[in-house]
Amino acid sequence: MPYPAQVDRQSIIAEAHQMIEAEGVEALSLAKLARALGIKAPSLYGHLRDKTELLREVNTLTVQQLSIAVQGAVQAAPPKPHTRFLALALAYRAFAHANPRTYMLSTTSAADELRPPEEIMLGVALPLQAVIAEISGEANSLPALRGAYGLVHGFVMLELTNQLRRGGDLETAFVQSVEAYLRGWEANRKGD
Amino acid sequence: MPYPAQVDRQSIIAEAHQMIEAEGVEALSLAKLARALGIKAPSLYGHLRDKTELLREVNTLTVQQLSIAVQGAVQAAPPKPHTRFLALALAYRAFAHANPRTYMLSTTSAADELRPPEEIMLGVALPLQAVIAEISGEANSLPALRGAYGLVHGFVMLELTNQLRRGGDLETAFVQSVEAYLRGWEANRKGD
DNA sequence: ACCTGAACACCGTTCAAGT
DNA sequence: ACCTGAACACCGTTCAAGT
Repeated sequence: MPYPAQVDRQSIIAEAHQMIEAEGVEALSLAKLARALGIKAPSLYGHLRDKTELLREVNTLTVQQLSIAVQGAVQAAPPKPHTRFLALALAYRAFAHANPRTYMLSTTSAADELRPPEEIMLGVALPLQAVIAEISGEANSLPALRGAYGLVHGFVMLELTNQLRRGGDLETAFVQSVEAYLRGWEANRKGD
Repeated sequence: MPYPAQVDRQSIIAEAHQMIEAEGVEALSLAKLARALGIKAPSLYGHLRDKTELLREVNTLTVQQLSIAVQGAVQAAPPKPHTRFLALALAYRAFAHANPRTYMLSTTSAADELRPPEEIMLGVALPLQAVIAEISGEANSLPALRGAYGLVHGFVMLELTNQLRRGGDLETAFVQSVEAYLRGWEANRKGD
């Protein structure tokens, strides 16, 4: 007997993403997710292999949205490489602040099976690398990108985990630090 | 009737720390931990309030050890601020690589009740700030520390979560990036 | 004074049965 | 074709009972 589907894979993933952002991963059980979708927990297994696959898909969705945010900023960004990179970094930071729990989840999943596919992650990294190459020079673009990525991601993580509690404006500190980093690579370039 | 204690708080925490480093937090159950200690799960509740307190104590232990590693590097470090900071950053990175799972756990716990007490965390931050102040100038030492902390922590996190997979020597990229960052603050200092 | 067995509510997951 | 109830092994936690 044909039975009309009450949910589909996409809506399950979107609902899980939203619930995680609202209450944290620890609070997400499959029973709770199913209830929010109007079904029972075992029904989820018709759409997804297991909870690991669900979380991987949620992470993929998060990184896709981050990628869109960063690439959107590329359009509006000023032409000068230095200010251009800063604009991308600020867009990245703004996304992380707007989606703290799903951002953290997507980046701190050490297990390989929780990480989104490589191509999705390159959607974030490649726009950044294109700009940084103009600052560091092509030859240094990979290490320069890695440091920049580390700086931006690390600073944001410290903010999101509430580890910067000694006062002062954090956006200013972020901007100053990114600028210092870029200046450092620029200075190095003149040296060769 | 007096009953000789078979475990104490300290040994429980140390065993949990070791098991987490060996197999990850997800794999740590109280029953498993108790078994490794030769007791049963309910007995743990005589020594600890709950699993949250256990994990907070494990994180405290991790950060204490990190603090010792960083402060040990202060002793052996060269006097010149730039190379001195680099030595501390490399000691920090080496610790994280030697203790990847407990390091990640200690820094990514967003929930306040999982974070070690403030004083313990300052044991890591203050030695770094003392050195960075000589580079950025006292006035900028807090934002400069925050960026440096973000860069070091973020780079290491990207390594530990296996997100830097495009080849090339990661230690070299780390050193180059930290040096660029420091050069940037130095250049800025000359400007004022 | 410390440890344990039994019990509880919950978890992810499987599968035969329902529609 | 899709969903569900019942069941399983496991989880953190409580507590009365054991020594």
